[in-house]
Amino acid sequence: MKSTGFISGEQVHESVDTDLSIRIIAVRVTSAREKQTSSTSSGQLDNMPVHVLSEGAGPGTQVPNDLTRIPTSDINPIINPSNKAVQGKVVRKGPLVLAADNFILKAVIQEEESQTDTSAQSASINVVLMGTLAKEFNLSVKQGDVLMVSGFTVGKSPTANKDKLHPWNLQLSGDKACVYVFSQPTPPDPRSQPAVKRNAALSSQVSRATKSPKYTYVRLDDLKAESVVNVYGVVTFFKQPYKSRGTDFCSVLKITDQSNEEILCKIFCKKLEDHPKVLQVGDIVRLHGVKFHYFRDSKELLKTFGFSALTFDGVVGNPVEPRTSSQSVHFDEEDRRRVEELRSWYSAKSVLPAVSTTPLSAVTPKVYFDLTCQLLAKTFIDNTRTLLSVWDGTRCSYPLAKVKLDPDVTEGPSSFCEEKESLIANILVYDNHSVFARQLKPGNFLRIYNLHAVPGSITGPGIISDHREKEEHLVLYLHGGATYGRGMQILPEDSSDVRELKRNIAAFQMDTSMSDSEMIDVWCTPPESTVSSERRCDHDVQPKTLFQLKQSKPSGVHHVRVQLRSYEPFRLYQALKLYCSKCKTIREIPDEETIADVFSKAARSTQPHSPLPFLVSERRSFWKCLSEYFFEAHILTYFVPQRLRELIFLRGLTLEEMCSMASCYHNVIPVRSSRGDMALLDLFVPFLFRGRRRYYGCDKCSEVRVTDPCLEDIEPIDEKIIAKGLGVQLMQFVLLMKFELQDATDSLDVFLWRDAELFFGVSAEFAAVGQEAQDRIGQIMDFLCPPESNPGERPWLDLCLRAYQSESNGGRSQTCFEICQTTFTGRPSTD
DNA sequence: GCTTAGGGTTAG
Repeated sequence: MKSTGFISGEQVHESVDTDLSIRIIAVRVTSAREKQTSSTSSGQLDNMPVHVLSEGAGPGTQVPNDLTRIPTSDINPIINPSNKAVQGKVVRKGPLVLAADNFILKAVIQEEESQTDTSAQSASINVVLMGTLAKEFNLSVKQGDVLMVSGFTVGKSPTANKDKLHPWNLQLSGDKACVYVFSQPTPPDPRSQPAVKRNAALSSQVSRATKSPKYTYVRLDDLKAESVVNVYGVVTFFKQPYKSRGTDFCSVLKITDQSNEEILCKIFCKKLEDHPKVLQVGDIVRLHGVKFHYFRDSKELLKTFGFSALTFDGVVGNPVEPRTSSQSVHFDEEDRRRVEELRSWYSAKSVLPAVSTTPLSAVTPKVYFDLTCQLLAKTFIDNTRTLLSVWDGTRCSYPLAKVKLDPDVTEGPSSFCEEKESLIANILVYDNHSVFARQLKPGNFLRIYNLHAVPGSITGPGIISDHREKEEHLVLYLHGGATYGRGMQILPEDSSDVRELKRNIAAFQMDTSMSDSEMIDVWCTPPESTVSSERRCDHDVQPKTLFQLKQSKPSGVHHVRVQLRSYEPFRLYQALKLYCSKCKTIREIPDEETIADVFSKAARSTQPHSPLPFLVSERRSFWKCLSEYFFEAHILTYFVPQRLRELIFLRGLTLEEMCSMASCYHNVIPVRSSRGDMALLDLFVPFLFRGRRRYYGCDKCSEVRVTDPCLEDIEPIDEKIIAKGLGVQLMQFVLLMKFELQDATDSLDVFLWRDAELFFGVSAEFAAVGQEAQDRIGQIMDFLCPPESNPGERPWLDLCLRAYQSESNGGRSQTCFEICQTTFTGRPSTD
């Protein structure tokens, strides 16, 4: 059944969801069962190249007896590999690649600690699978699985120098090659659970692991030399990625976890975006594919083959959103739990709060500090120096060095109003940082690490020092190099630090006479071309930031330019409601099952009722709709027997039959017997069907009377006329949604309902029955709030908001906002 | 393909 209406949508959605999950499980179950059967019942393994052995069973079962297991350290090209097998855990599974008409898949397996000397480089070995085996492997094996391979040949590993793994690899192709998989995920932290409980934990892990790849993470005190692992940790020190003398960027982090081990991680990646996006000490990183080893007796983790990184804010209570440039990230509830555990562990442990940047107001001479700020202007001085003019909305208690900027070599304004000028700090950035500064644009939000506040003055070409008393002023330096994590970073627009910074700046703006335009021009106004809605009102009010709006005890109308951060309900059919304009009540549309139930009960009641004089009772064959189904209908016909002028009162039909009739006859009114009289059904269900449209009455405001509504002279007959004739207070269809808006300064929940039709350009009534209208709303919401998008990159909206007072549950009055007189204008994406 | 760096202040 295709989803045809918001009303029936819930049911449809659920059945789709259910079907989907059953299908996924069914495929898994079937394939697992088939494989188990084939590997156990015949006594001999069939010719399937990848065998999944019973899940949770220990390694060593169901593998042919004639295979001899050998340690990876024994692998070399001289051994005779026939009847030999190698066992290990899959620590990396590469993609299935089609090369020269043949499928290839590379994986790395690692021997488990009990079976080998893990300090050897040879503990992890590359496995190269070809042909059907590669395809089978891709489908049946996931990272973390333990497997045994046989029928391999030994080749030279071309990547041994790079990945520091086993110098030889195992090549699997042809009839003899075989992979036995022991699907055996490891619990997240085995030591936290008593051994006897492991089986139970394992079985739940197995059931979850069937849905998505599962990674295992090693605690930092449990690392084995030369092992390639995945780890979680809290960052205790970091250097921003910087250009190494080699070919890559290098970033250095020190991480810790509940074991209190502190380990240095070195990450070399050519692309900046592949580095962990650490913003401050206390951030949490998840590193995949790092190799543990010792360097001069110190423990180190080194980026290796299969490396990837996620970074999380470390503040307890903040949203757990991974920072990454990767398009496909495996991130599940267990990851969320790990992040939250590390956050609370670290916050309980550390004396200082995780946030460590210093506002300008707290800067004193000679200190080194980190600063979160906004770049206002950038001045090129010479090959080694760039001057950055920044602010953070606070005033330094020591006088800052002032300069006059040469407009010819300055990007951004070269002068500012006096109020603003008094907050601006000028920073000299040197060498590598001066090179980095080339990419900065005025307006960028920056975090600058290890700034140095030094008494003095600023001189140089393009700069005119603005004062004589050198020693009394502070100059901020970002010295060259990367020691102490020195460097800077552009902060993402939607980060909590940037929001806070913007609030500080906005608060300063409100306290002074600074014009809105000067401020907003820098950091609030997105390009005109990205604005996707238009105000249709004629209010003459200046746009405000959300922060200003919330501060100002608002009433009346306000204009804002905002982005959509989230919305409710996510399932759009739930946005459709019924509204009574008389008693102002909004109620839910009952679901299809509930309506059908009311009709079935009414249909089963067979009590007769006295005939109503204005109705012609007929026994008709409604063959068109119910295929030769004879039943009594009570028909009120005006003038000539013309279908459109008939009201058909039907008793004893199920909802399905009623819909079928309504598809052929206009104005179908369901009725029942009530104490010997004909009456309408409960007003909870539709009182009128007109084609696919259903109409509801307000049970509080209706005074129902089944009499002749006297519609002879009325043209055309519509639902309003019929409702009036029956004494029914007609309810309107309305769309009711809650939008969470955001701008540079804050976020705000607002409602969209009375003007929702204007906003979406569709009628709610049409949306109740028309797929087209629903699709349009869905497309608009997807356009404004794409499911996978970064909130900062979403389209902007010019909105007119009306503030009003509403009583909360506790009886207290609260300010609410409603979007009004605004139309969506952006073009929904059609691809 | 291999190296890079391997935390621990510029000296403007």
